[in-house]
Amino acid sequence: MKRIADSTVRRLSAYLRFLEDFEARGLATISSDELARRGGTTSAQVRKDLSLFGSFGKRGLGYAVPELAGRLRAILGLGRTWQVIIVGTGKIGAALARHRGFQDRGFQIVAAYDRDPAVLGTDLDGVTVRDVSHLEADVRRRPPDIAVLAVPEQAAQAMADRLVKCGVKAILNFAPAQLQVPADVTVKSVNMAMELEGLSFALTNRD
Amino acid sequence: MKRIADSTVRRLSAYLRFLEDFEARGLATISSDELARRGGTTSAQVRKDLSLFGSFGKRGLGYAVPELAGRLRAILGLGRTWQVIIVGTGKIGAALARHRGFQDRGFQIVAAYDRDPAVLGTDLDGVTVRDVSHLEADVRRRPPDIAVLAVPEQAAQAMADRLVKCGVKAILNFAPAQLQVPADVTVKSVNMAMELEGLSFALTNRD
DNA sequence: CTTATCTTGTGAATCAATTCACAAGCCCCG
DNA sequence: CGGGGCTTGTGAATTGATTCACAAGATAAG
Repeated sequence: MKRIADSTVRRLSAYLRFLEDFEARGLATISSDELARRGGTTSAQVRKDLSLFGSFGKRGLGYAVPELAGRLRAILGLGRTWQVIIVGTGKIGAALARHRGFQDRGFQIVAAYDRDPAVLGTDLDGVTVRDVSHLEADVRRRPPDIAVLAVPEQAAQAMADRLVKCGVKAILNFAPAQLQVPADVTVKSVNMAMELEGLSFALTNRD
Repeated sequence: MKRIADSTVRRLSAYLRFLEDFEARGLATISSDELARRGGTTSAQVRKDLSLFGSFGKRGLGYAVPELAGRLRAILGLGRTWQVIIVGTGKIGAALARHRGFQDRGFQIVAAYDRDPAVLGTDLDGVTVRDVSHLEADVRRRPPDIAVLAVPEQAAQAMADRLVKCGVKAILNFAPAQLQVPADVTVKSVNMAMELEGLSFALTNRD
């Protein structure tokens, strides 16, 4: 398949969210124009994005809401559940583990690890925090699809290396660090510090 | 000033982080090539990014680490402290309020709001959770620079409207929603759901 | 002082993403 | 069943970002 840009995938994800909203409100069809308005983009962009995967609309009418939602779920791989482990159960990691809404979209948290003896054994909504020394054995026995990395900055790269070494192919990184991983491993980073600095820049450099 | 792309600002933010690391290790100069390797980009990219703001390097030698770090701090607006309020003190909001590392980079949390009577009055590392009905009056009296929006998805747009109405010009949004705001308000979104779906897509569509 | 070696800063070229613009398809109404 | 009003899907054009490639400045050594 042709390489799909990251920005495209993000938009697809947004479209799906809007469609679910429209679906809940009982609308049967939607035009690229409405989808665009909701997503802060243009109708041409919406159509171009969708056309990368097929022709889902009806000319003169728009897109059937439930059908398009289904197509997008299939494209994004949301038709199944993904097993997720959380590494690092500090403030952020623990908040994530408890976060409803991952579960709801098919991301099932199956294990959580930390290094601090004080938190081992803590229950995070059904998942017990285990010592990170068990990580490799656990992962080899029941390989998770995705690892959420929520350890301190200084530990992030070393932990990423451990995850890669035992076969993890997808990492969601919350540490403000640029992780180096092999090409067959996908990393997405959520970097609050970077976003805040983006705001700081915008506030500083307004005309 | 010429419009600076979002992706550029993110890279500048990353470069600064690397420079701080190099500074701590006592290195005096650094080349665009090393900076690039660390940031997963190219040396031409690094030089292009920096050249948008001036000529900070020495040919044949590279960049003086402390000087460039200072320049980047100035460009990003990190030479001052920014007053931040947190709206919504659920799991994520509370974790953010307690998060060291914002404070450390000059983002000072001055207030936190919630709607749930059960959490009002709670202390989050020195900040007391107030009822969100006080928001407008508080903001008008002591306008914050940035508002962190960590309320549930359904409440996000309405709360963004309230923030905009009382003059907030920068919002860091944690709700998985595309906020509609006037052009003079800057919004950055941290969207974990979207990143997870990006991983799901990558895992689903590998060759 | 001259030469060899680096590394910057930047136009030009390339590559990628977005927008334009319009033929083609579909629905509805008379 | 034909015409008017919409909206898609998509090549072509445009805009934007990244990479190339090299002249020019800096240092160090002889």
